[in-house]
Amino acid sequence: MPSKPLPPLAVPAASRVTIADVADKAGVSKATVSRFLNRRDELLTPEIAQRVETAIAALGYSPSPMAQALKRGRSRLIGLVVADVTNPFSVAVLRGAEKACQEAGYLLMLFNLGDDGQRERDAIEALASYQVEGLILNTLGHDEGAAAAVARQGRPVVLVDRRHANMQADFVSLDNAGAVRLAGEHLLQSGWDELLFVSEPIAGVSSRQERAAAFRAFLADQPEVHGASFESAAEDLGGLETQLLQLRARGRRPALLASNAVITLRVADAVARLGWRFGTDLGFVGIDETEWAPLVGPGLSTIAQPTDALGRLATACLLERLQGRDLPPRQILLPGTLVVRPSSVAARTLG
Amino acid sequence: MPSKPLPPLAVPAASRVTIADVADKAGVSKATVSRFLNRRDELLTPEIAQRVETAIAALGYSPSPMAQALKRGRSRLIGLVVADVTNPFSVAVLRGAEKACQEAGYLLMLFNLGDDGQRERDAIEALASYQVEGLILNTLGHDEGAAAAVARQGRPVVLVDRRHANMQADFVSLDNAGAVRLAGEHLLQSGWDELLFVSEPIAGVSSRQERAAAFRAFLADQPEVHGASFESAAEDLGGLETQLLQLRARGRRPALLASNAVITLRVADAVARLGWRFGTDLGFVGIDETEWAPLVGPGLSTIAQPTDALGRLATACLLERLQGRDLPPRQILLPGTLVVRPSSVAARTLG
DNA sequence: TTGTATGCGTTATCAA
DNA sequence: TTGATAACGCATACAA
Repeated sequence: MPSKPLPPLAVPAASRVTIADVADKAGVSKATVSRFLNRRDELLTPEIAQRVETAIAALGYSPSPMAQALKRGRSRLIGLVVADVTNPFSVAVLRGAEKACQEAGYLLMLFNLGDDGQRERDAIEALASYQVEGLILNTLGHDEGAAAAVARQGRPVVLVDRRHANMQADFVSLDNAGAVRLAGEHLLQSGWDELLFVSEPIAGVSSRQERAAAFRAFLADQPEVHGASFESAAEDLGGLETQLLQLRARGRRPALLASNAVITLRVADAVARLGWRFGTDLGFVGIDETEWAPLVGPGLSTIAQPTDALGRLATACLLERLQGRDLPPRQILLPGTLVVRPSSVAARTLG
Repeated sequence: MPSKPLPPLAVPAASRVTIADVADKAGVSKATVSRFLNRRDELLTPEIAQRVETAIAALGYSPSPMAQALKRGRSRLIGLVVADVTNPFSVAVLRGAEKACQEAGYLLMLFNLGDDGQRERDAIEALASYQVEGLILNTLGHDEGAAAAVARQGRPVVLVDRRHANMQADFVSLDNAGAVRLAGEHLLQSGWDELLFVSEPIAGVSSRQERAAAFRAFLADQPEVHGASFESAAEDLGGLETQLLQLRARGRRPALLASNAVITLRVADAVARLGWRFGTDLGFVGIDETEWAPLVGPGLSTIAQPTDALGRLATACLLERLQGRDLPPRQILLPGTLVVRPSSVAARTLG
């Protein structure tokens, strides 16, 4: 047991040191202190500046962002609305965004929808009430009120990964078309000749739509290749198994393209239940790189998203707008990177 | 192309509707509106209350939390400092905490250390400057200034998963001793007889210390069982392989207990490189349940942490303190759940 | 170049 | 029971 007494659980809230305290200590007015803080370049007698500076240091003063926000309407806060924090992609983006915010002296306010798309509007309004200067949205955009809520706030917004209908905003995302093409071409080059694209139920989610459309376009360019698409619902695991059996019945060298990590998990589960092996019985590439991809079966090939860059760019976009730049809405599409592992390459070897 | 004009990217900040507007519209004073909002139970003429209520509804008024915070020092904000948002455990806790906060009408302010333990103090101070009412810390506690910073703020703190020396606070965590015992007993009962406990470098992290100590205690209770511990550093993957080879040389039925998901990943990688199979060449249980545990090798046995409950309880503790309750620091230890998969049970079958 | 006074949106203290 | 009015901590127009 340590013998020295520990501090109490909550001391009487060591009343904040304010700008007035600094002014007193320096023997100047509050206005002078404020000027020293905000417009240091301007008009300031060196001697006074010195006095203020030492007073600030002595008192350990730092201005209250809340009071500043109240006064000038800017809060150094950025709101982040995430459809589901459990989603590794969302977390990766969050991480990138958070880093960029910190570097720029902003703090992130988080609102997690917990996959309840109807609360989007609540989220935006809650965040807005704290005067967030801008919003990063990684959500479905299914809440009717959301777009209106954003517009009402009149604050810049960046959409990540998912577009919203009716919302005029910057958009940062993986180049979905390119990613699907990259995966498809790699599978064909590796000797697989019958493709199945599996997605979560599209349900109006733009990234899912884009990936599915990209797959169709890819097939259209390769008339000699057979291909099909399937939307796998979480409740219907049997459906996926049926699709896999049909796929293998159709082609000698069937391969699967998973549209994201959730589907990859589901497919890996089905493949295990069927007793198949990736890379021999079934070729595989999945969008989304994960730490476990190398460890499932013989190792799963993936398309890695530049998640960190996505988060950073989303923040950068927002900060640019906050600087006052009035540009037309931008789209930033970043390429995915193919990570080749045995799940996609064994076929040729065996062929 | 949609033909209807979209709203501009940023409208001139539809100046907030304030309590004064409501007062005007209702033909009462601001004070009355404020009273209606805050002490509805008290003294209020029904007719006036009605007028205020309709005015609020008509204007869509909601009070500014910033102004409220400035005035009463309470912000409805809770600060969450996380050592590393990439860590699934942290995210799971975050999720639980975020849910509980929302239910209680609080918003979460996030600060991610990005595994830079030295920034803990910055984090606490940044959060405190926004008047967060309390702090949830899932950090190393290696930053000397941190405890002092917290004490200075005089706000309640809850520690999750990792204790801090010198910090008087509630503590919410997995029952590490119980979890390790549960895993160890399960391995022995399944017929494995030579155990290796693998942890990340202890480095003063309390949860790692506790798990390692629990393993030693477990061994002490079972004199007939051989066992060893190993701290696996990220830079030294070869070291882990060496340990595995030695383990298998020592015992006929060797099993490994991984202290968390990071180690599980590392072990799975090493096992793959060695060409071993979980459940036959090596028994395995890892602390931390993950979505991919069923898919690695034959399926990995785990001890699932009640992450959601941890997050919720951490928040609940904080909220209780905020209610003004002045209790001695509490410890809440939640049991882990054994999830049995083939990695730990095949031995007996084969025996 | 510095100080005074006002207001940001609330709540709280006092009178009325 | 309600209404002025003064803070909360800060930034700024204006006066000095």
